[in-house]
Amino acid sequence: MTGKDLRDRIKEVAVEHFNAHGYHGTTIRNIAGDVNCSLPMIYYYFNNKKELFDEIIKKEFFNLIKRQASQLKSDDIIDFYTEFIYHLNHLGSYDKQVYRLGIKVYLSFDGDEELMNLMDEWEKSILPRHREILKPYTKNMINEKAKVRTLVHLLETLIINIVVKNRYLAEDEIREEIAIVLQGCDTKESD
Amino acid sequence: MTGKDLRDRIKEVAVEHFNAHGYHGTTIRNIAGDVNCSLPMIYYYFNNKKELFDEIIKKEFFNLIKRQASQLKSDDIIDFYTEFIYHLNHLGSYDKQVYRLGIKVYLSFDGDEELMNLMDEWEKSILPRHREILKPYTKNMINEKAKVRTLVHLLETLIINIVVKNRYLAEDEIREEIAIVLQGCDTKESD
DNA sequence: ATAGTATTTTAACGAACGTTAAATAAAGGT
DNA sequence: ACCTTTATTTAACGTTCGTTAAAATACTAT
Repeated sequence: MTGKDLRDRIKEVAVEHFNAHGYHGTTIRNIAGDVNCSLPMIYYYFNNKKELFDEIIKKEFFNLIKRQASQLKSDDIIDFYTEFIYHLNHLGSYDKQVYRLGIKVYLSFDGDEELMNLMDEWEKSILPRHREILKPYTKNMINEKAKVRTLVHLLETLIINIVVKNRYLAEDEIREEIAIVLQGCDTKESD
Repeated sequence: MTGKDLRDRIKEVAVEHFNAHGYHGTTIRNIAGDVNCSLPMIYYYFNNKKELFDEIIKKEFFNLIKRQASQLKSDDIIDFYTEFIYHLNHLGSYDKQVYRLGIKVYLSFDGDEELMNLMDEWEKSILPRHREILKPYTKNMINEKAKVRTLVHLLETLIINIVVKNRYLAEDEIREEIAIVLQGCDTKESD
């Protein structure tokens, strides 16, 4: 196992442990044990426990979010959001755990103030982004703002169900729920 | 401070600490420090750390849930759910933190397998209960199941926003979102 | 006053924690 | 072959953790 490989392997195992036992419940010794390396190797590649945790959130989680956001294309808005949620079912185990850990920090169930501030900033961008996406489909709607808000709220629960509670949500179920919230909108872009 | 008072005070402080730092991040010494009693007093009233945590979930959380569920009456279904969510804003600090801790366990972000099983059982009762509540209003609807599911999902996010993220949600905002999901239902019970 | 019970504290136990110093081994270029 | 840099380990440090034994104090009924 060459240098960078071991570094990645440590991060991989760390994600599992932070996920299963939280920041304080995770010990460097247990990580080293599962990686099958000696304890100070963790300190060879990471300055300390906190920086290992931080890197997972700052790099892995936010990369995952960006990757995921720039992936989809569909001109039917219900299809768009259905795929957006449905494909979470098939995320790899590592990505899913990184996502789960991010949500844990997002809900301020773990991590420190610095990470929380990052999450707050990110959260502020969510509603405007979806308003922009939905703009062509919500023309002339009186309750456009509430609709977008409700959709974002629904998406959040669906994400939590798949990623945090580790449930499988069928595509039709997802589509049904999104359609209920989006009913009254145009489904295809109008010009 | 008489006996039972101190016991309650310990539990109160414990709720704060478990909430702020999680199970593993909380230390008996810190709790005793904030309670202003000596460390072994915690062990005089509770067998150990785990039983202190367990009692908070098993007694305080589930009592709160029951109390909350048996409180509301309204013949307009949108009013009913709006009040149900809105009044969470005004929960006392202790109740809110107990609720938050319960959700943390519910999402398996804390606690052990035994508590998770309790939460799973409780979760299974949620959907049927709301189907029962909504029955008079969803007669003859083809997508009744999906509607109830969507509503429950929306409620979950609203609860998380108020209780976990500690946001204040205005009554109109809540009503708007519930109305969007429930549109198409009768709002008053039909006979 | 006294005996007995309930409450509270001081002091300490062993274990596990995050972290580091120092030594060793492996790899690569010259 | 030798030197330099990189990778890895052994062993230990000081601290904090959950927990308990034993002693001290306060309360209550006789």
